[in-house]
Amino acid sequence: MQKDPDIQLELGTPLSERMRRGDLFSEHCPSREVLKHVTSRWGVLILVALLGGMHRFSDLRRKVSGVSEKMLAQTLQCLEYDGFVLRQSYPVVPPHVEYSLTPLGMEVAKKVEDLADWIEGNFPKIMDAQEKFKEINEV
Amino acid sequence: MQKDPDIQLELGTPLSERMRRGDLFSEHCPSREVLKHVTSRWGVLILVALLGGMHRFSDLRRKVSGVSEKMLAQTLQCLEYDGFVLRQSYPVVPPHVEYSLTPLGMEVAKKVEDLADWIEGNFPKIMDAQEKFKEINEV
DNA sequence: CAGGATCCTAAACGATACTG
DNA sequence: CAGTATCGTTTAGGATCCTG
Repeated sequence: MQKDPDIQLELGTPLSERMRRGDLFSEHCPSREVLKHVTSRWGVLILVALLGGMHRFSDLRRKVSGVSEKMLAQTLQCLEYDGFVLRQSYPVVPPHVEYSLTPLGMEVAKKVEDLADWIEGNFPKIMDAQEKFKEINEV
Repeated sequence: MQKDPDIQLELGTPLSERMRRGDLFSEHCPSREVLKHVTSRWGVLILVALLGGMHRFSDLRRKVSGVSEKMLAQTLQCLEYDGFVLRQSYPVVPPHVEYSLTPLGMEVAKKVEDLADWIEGNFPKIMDAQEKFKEINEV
């Protein structure tokens, strides 16, 4: 679902292989792809943003500061492809498209938010550790 | 703590700015860096692997299949820098180095594992969604 | 064994311009 | 407005060789 040559759906991979789940550690585990989408630089932010409810394209662009149009579109497509995001476009002019989380998307998004919150909440501790590390290794 | 020119510690960034947390959405939010380490391709796998207890370098290399020596070393250093991983080296020959999670690391690792487990557990649903998507958009 | 140094490729990413 | 297309840059990542 991606014209960009880099993103491959691994459609060529035989189903038997793609079904071989159960071990994230094994190379070519198909869940790794989904994990990649979800934990990607912008995937995380977009999922958390959408937990706040429906957003239009430009809303997201503004909320997730730093994201380019290209990456926003691309990440949204990955998340839609995985069934996490619902895209509703209204045939009006100028175009009007609404993005929201599917029930499935809500669940992952919450997990992701959980992680993000933990990091933000423990950031002082982390910074302390970083400072210690720098002292010891005199970086 | 990384000689690789790409990984910058942003030491030049004023502390006042680095302390401005509370909003992951804002560009240059310092937590984004930590999030990047944790959610990186190999960071996720390594953290989950270490939940299983102490590992030596080559143990990890074998367990996390597909990781190169370079990336394993680099990711471990990032995680150690953030205070998530403890590195203990014994001055023997041949070298003997043990990696384990710090208490702080245990906490993130659990969050990460939670997410990974969710994805593995819901992978059938996700694949269904993907198939539907392909039908509709005739990919 | 545990990596560091070096070199290189491929993929991710960003900026800009353009379109229905 | 919501993208796509194109292009150029940067970064991630891998392969190989080397060392204490």
